[in-house]
Formats: sequence, structure tokens, C-alpha cells
Amino acid sequence: MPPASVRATLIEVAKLAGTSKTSVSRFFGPERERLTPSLQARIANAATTLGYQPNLMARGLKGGGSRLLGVLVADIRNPFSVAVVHGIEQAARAHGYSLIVCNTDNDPEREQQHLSLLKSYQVEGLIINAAGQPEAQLQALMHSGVPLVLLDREVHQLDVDVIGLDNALAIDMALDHLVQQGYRSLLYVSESPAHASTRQERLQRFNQQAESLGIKSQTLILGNSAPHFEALTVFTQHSASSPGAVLCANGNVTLAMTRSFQQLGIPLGPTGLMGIDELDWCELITPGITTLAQPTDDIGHAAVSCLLNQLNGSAPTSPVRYRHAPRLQVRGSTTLKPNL
Amino acid sequence: MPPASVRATLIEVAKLAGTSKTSVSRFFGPERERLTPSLQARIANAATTLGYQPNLMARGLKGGGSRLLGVLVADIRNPFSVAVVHGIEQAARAHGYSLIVCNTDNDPEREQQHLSLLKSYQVEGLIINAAGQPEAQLQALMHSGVPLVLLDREVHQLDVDVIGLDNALAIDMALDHLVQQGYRSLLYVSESPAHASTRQERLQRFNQQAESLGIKSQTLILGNSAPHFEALTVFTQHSASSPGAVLCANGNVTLAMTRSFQQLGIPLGPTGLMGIDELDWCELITPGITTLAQPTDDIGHAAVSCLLNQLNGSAPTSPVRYRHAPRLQVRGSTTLKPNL
DNA sequence: GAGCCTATTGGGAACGTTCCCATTTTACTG
DNA sequence: CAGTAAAATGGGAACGTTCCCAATAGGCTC
Repeated sequence: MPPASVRATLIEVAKLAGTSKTSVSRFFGPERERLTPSLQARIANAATTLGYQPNLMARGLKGGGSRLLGVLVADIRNPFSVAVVHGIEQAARAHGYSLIVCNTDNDPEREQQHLSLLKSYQVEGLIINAAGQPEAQLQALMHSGVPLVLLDREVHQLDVDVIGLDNALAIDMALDHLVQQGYRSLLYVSESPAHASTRQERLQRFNQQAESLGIKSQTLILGNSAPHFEALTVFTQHSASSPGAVLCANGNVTLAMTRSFQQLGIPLGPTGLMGIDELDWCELITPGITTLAQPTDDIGHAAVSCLLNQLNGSAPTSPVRYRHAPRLQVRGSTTLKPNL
Repeated sequence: MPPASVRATLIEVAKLAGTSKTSVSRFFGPERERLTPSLQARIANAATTLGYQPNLMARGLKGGGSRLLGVLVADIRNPFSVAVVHGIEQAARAHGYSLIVCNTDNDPEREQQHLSLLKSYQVEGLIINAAGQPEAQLQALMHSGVPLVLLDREVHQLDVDVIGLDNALAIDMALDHLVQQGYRSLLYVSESPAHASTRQERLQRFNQQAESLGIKSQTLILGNSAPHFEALTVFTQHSASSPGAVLCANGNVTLAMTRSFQQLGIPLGPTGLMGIDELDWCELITPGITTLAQPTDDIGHAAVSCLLNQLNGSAPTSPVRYRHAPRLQVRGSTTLKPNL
């Protein structure tokens, strides 16, 4: 028999099972075991007959918890973000939570809107990959008791858990690798670090480490219209005296730089190319692009467990800052002399 | 002044504004204009002071609509899916809707679970990129009045709107292009068409058209462990007599085939390679991979407007089957003689 | 077998809205 | 200026749950 076309309620199930709504409610909650086996059977029966499914809106209203987690992503089309969301989803589902995913397209205004929206839906926790610096709103959210976790990017003056890559380690690993491969001059390319702490951290670490290693280095900020061809051309011209490599701050940059290398006819290897973030196609560009892969699933899982810890009240007193180590994926683009 | 740390309710706003909850409710609904300007001002004032935000759970409960749309995606890591979700999100937001996005990872069981879940959240509409064939559940959903739209893949015995690519046209365009470029032998590669109508349609059309055009053709189904290297090698060996091209049924296949071409050392162009779905990196693989790009944003927008039409009761009597035309992106991988 | 404790069950209020309907106010007609 | 219609506002029930507490049933102890 097909379920009734109008949704059955707790009360109807109770009526059919010859019991009270309270018992039915218990049956679907964590107190099922308190019910007599025979009662349990009757309720189970009635529920299936009617095709009953709890109305989570009502539950959310009464205070039983919405079982929703809000996820705010700065750029949903970025494969890194998607991979992390995938991890978050896995972990959330394992704990009986669902996700409301909002995409801000890196627009602080949309971020604001989405934050109020998520609050309106009574999400039990929030995972935020910030586009702007919405301290005020987040602070308010925090004070109203909503667990918060920042993903990848920090927000000033906000003391909450942060999950992401160990940026310093990543840069160190990259420099290590490049120097070991014989590159003596480095160009670090990033998108504007203005609103993303991650970009700042990486950039800063790069400058600091390059200096302390005594390596010739420069940086290039990718603008929308920036004529970076010129900079790139100049950079590669010195390669005879000291071989150079380009380090890309993230996947987007790697894409842009790969394009530029091709358009300028710069061969990969003799001029090195390396990127943070692993992408499907990095192995396909001859001779392969070396990357630092982020453990995206781990990051997603970590974000959810931080949230759950906060929900259980078992959160540590001071915020956690969990930095994950990247995995170095060596390919041909950072091999100086392919023939040796 | 910071908003109160506990969420303000309609009643508190009403009290502060010296009016009734009904008026405040109206203020935040579509009947704002019915209120005296002075009353509107008082309410607006009180609301900002208290940092009031409607509780959408409560609204959803009472029947005012949850303002939620459910999106069920078969594979959230597929760039095509993400792009469509992006389009859906844009359109939904423009109409004041938010998204609960669920990922099934192509697992029919998870699909079932997610469907009940979405139902529980009282979503006002459902956009489904089916993993299995959940006719029963979807039928039930339909009968209970939830607007439904299928994305990309159809479900048997289910008469609802379907939005997706015009698969027949896509195959025709591909064949046209390949034949025009001089390829005389075609290999169509697809993932298992077992549970995805799209794959079936494309495959069938390919066979049908190849025959009616009198072209030598074969098909290859990509299994998990299938040793397709052999088939590919054999296929390319005849290329002297009649030049061959490989047509990939979707982005995943294009990725796999590109890998295989490289591992087998098959040059692109002399053996053609073309894929349905546009991907970031297709232009980067020398000499560029020809693709049929799907208008993902349009598809997303169309899905939302179908849903809204149904919600407004202005739906046409019989289900719409909206097929979008792909855009041909010609690149070097389908140029037989690069030197001419 | 009376008395008590515990395991099981049920009734009612509350959550924050929306919507129906009743009431008050305003504006207009003649 | 009474009379009436229309506009503006307010009161209360209802949505489907959960949770507190009361009530009942069952099993002990002495």
C-alpha cells in the first residue's frame, strides 16, 4: 500500500497504534528502549502503514535540534572546496546531520546574507570558509551559542577553531623540494592576499624562508587584468645563469600559470612549475605538474568533529588550530634536467 | 548595540514596537504594504534593535513554506554537477530560496536515505540527479504535492519535468564534426549505461547515427578494472587505412581516455579525441581537446524555474522535457593533419 | 497482602510562526 | 453628521514536535 498522499503525523500514528503521541515520539527518539517490545511493534507497524516520517521542522522548532549544519563556501567551483565539502558531508551524515551549503562566490555581501539565513534555519553548527571578514556577525553567532569552525581562512579577532593546511609547512616543503631539484631562483605567484589569511600566511612564509635560505626570489600577485606575461617572461630569461621555478599559491593560480607557460612557450622542467592543491589534470600536462596535495577528506572530517566536540560541550577551553600536512606529489615539472 | 545573545522572537519585537505579533508577522511577509508607514517604521526600529530574524523552522512548520529546495546530486565531485548546482543556487537565491544539497556518490541506498531526509525537511521542491531508479519514492513525493524536476537523468515510469542536455543533438554535432574533420572510424567510450538514462541515450544515438551515416564504429564500456588499453591499442592500429577518433561520453571518460592516450603514447589529432563536457584543462592538453560544453548555468536556472512554475500552479499540464543544446569547442585534438 | 519503588505510559504546555476572523479606525458618501 | 464600506490592526488557534510531570501498572520486600 502506498503511503498516504498527505503526510502522516505523530498523532495519527499514535491513534492507529492505539497509544499516545508521547510514546510514538519516544519511539523515534533516543528513548525507544524504554518502550515495551509489544508497544514498539505496534508503533513500528502503524508507522510503516502510514508511511510516517518525522517532520524535522517541528522538531527543530521545539528545541530537539534541527540536525542541520551550515556550510559557507567562498567558491563552490573550486575543486578544493568541493573536495572538502565532500568530506564534511561524509562525516556529517555519519553523525546524522545534513548540510545546508551556501556559496558566496567570494562576495562579502552574499556572505552576510547567507550567514543570517543559516542562522534563521537554526543550524546547530557552522563551518565557514570566509570570503570577507565578517567578525561582527560571527561573534554574535558565537555568543548566541552556535558552534563555529573556520575552514582554511581565519577571521581577525575571532577566537574559534580553525581547520586547514599547515601553510608554513607547505611552503617549507615546496622550497625544500625546489631547492633540492636545483632551482636557484623562485617566483611565487598568488591571488590577492587582501582578504584571505591563507594567502597571506603562505606569501609571508615564502618571503621569510626564501630569505633565510638565501635564495633569489620574487613574488607576483595575480590581478584580474594584470599583464603578468611580462613578469613571467623576464623571470624565465635569467634561467641560464640560475634556473628558476614558479610556485603557485593555489589551484587557480596553477591553472593560470600553466596557461601562461603554454602561451609563452616556456618548457616545463627547465623552468620549474609547482602548485599547492592537487588537481585532476596535473598529471596530464606533460611532463606532469608537481603539487602539494591537501588532505581534503581529513580536513572535512576534522571540521565536523570540532563542531561535534563543541556541541557535546566537550570542547577544549581554548580554540583548536588544526593544521594538516600536505602530501608532496613529485612530477616532471620540477625536474630540471629531464635527460639525466 | 549588539543583538541580544538569545534570539529575539516575533512577540518581543511586537512588545517593543507596541503592536501585535500579527503586524510584525505581516511586516516580514508579503503584506508589508498593508501597514501604516508609521507602524512599519516602529517595527523596523524594534527589529533592528533586537537583531530580530525570523525563525524559518517555525515558519516552515506553520505552512508558510520552508523556503528550502532540495538538491540531490549523484556525484558532487564531478565538475559538471558542481557547475549546475552553482546555477541552481544563483537562481534559487534570486527567488529567496536556499538549498539543501545532498550527495549520493552514485549509491542508490544513500539516495533513498537522502530523499526521506529531504522530505522530512519539508522542502518545497526537489531537483534530482538520480543515481538509481527511485520511482517509488519519487512517485510518493509527487503525489504528496512536492514539485519535482529531474536533472540530466530520467527515471522510468515517472512523468515529471526533465532538464538536461539534448543528447541526440550532442551526438549528432559530435559525429558531424568528426566526420567533417576526416575521421572515418569512431570509438565511443562510455561508463556503464546501466543506471543513467543519459548514457543510454547518447550510446543509442551514437550507434544509430553512426550506422545511418555508414561510419565504421565501435563502443567501449569503461569498467572499473576493464583493460581498455587493449581495445584502444587495437582501435588506433587501423588508423592508417581509416583515421579514427575517440568520442567520450562525459568528463570522467575524457579524463580516463586522455590518461590512456598518454600512457600508450597515442598522439592527439592523428587519432582524434573529443569529449562531452567542458573541463578546465581541456585547452591545456596539447594540442587542446575538442569538447561539447554543456550550458550548465542555463540548466541550473531552467531547473529552478520549472520548480517555481509548478509551485505557482502555473505548470503546464504535461511535463516539460527541456533539452539544452551544447556548444562545440573545437581544439587541436580533432584536427587530423596539424600541418595543413 | 499492604506498602513502596520502579518501569512504563499518557496528558498538556510550549516552541515561533502564519492565518483566519473579529475588532477598531479611517475615509468617504449622501 | 450619521451610515457604511474599506482599511488597518489585533486575538487566538493551529502547525507537529519534544519535554516535563502526573498517572498507572507491575514487581518487590517484609
